[in-house]
Amino acid sequence: MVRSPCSHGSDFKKGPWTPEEDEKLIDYIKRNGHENWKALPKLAGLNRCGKSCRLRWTNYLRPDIKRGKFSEEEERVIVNLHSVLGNKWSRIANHLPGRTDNEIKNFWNTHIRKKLLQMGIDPNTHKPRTDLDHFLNLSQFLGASQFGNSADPLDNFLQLQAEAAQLANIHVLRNLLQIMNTKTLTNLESNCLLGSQNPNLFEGLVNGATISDTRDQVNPVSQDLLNPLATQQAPASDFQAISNLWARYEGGFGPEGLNINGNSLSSSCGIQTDQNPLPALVSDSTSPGISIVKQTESKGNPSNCSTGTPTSTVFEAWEKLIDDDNYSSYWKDILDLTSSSWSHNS
DNA sequence: AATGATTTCAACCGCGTCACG
DNA sequence: GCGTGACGCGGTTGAAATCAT
Repeated sequence: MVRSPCSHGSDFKKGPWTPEEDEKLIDYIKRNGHENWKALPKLAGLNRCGKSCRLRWTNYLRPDIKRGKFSEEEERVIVNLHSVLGNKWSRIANHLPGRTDNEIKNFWNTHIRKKLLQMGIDPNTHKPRTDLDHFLNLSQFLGASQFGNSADPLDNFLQLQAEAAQLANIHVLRNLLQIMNTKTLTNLESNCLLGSQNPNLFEGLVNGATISDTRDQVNPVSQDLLNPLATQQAPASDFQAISNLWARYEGGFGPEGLNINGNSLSSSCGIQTDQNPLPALVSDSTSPGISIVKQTESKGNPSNCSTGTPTSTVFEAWEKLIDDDNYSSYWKDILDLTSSSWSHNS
């Protein structure tokens, strides 16, 4: 393929733009628009290639660009769209007015990615991490926070072991819930896009038949999701679908809670059924979910995240789950559900 | 205050896609 | 159907800013 002169050694200037160059570009585009990027630099009196001009305009000079920090709402949208679309930055940017794909990509790589990694979630797959580094981090955290309270080294060791086991359990449970969260979202969004009239959004989750990952195992539904034009459905925007989905999702599981094999998980776990029992990926004061930050902070003192919103319920429920004498049965329920879901889709 | 390490983000590079002749 | 050129996208780079010592 023939490359544009921009990519191959040329006399065009590279590097940061000067205010004078910006002014020339803005002035030209205001007067003439930008129908032909290749011809534009010469006409505007710039010693830049068209590609460089286009980039500068779309990523920096465009008047409708929103500057400044990303809001929590924007962050939430990015995380959820990324879980569905992957690294399709331009498509994600379409749903965030004033934000460029480049800006979102940078924000993802510098902030969200790290946040998810710290949480134990693989930012590429939105699944729990299984790499050694993550477990080393976890053990370091445990060692730093709990070890060395007793004069007896054996006590310390046993204490550490017990607490490590308990925290690891919480961690695994959280990740399991996260998988269900992500996969259910994906599936539900598919339903939204396809105009499903399924009255029970969680039916698929319960019977294990619809849990799928759009990027691991692309089924016909997710193909439609990724390429709405391929379907006969009226085009629906990703954002609209996500928003609808989120709204329904945030609304909770309904009075019956989440049923597993006929047993209500939410009631057996002590989770109030009018609240969303799954944690949100990002902090959101209006959401009944729990933020990453809040989860981290609440490790030591769960009550810290109680601010009049129902957010504390999630962690309290987890604690009850772990503390309960019968919690092994809950684990069985959860693991049964999860394993059946995986096997159904593998 | 100086210096090195780390983080951020604007800009670049290379590839894929599409339109057009 | 093929070649060409332009545009757009995603990955990467590196200078500047910020932080830690």
